[in-house]
Amino acid sequence: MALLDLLGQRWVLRILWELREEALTFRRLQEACDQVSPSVLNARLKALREADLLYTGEDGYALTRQGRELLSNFLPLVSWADNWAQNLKPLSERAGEK
Amino acid sequence: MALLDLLGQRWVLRILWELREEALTFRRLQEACDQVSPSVLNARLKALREADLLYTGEDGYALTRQGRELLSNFLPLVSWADNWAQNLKPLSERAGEK
DNA sequence: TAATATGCTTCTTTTTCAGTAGCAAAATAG
DNA sequence: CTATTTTGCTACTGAAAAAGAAGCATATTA
Repeated sequence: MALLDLLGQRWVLRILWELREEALTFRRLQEACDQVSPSVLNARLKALREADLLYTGEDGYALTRQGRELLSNFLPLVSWADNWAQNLKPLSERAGEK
Repeated sequence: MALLDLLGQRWVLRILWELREEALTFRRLQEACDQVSPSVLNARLKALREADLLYTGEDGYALTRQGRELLSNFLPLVSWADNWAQNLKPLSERAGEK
């Protein structure tokens, strides 16, 4: 439940996602997240650091072992989401039609 | 990415989670989610309905097949989260000590 | 030494959420 | 059939959070 609350915060999932492959500096992470405002980004980074999901390393922010473990649970979702998005699109397109 | 944005909204994960086992009426769902305000709940339900993750059935709101599929990806996280929370607690407790 | 990049803080405006009240329709009770 | 309750939901107000822009201090590069 604590996990749900954490992950439910805006940008949290996205931040973890953007770090899935490589460490990113504050500003690069900001770019990756659609230019999220620095105040919010910093707040999230703090929370995620305290949750031991990421840390500040040499080349920026990177996932901890726990962060990587958590994210690995989302990887199966990637292919699922592709399918989901495709099946979904017709629905929203249909909505705007005659 | 669209999925991340959807799931990153407040209460969305929680709502899906609360429906993991049984359908719930609007008001029961509201109770389950710490009395989330009805306006927000309704907004989220609408989004989730459009995303074809839940639908309005006989006995309230229930997950669609896709919703169930999505959630099944989170189930492994439950046991992981237990561990995570336990390893985490000492850290935050330590923070308040001498 | 000057210029640039970095991590962040501060401030103001805009958006979102919480919290409460209550309505219309359906189900239940008397 | 009427009265009461329950249900899904809307509307409104105040509070909290996020967006957006500016800029500062430190570290690195040129």
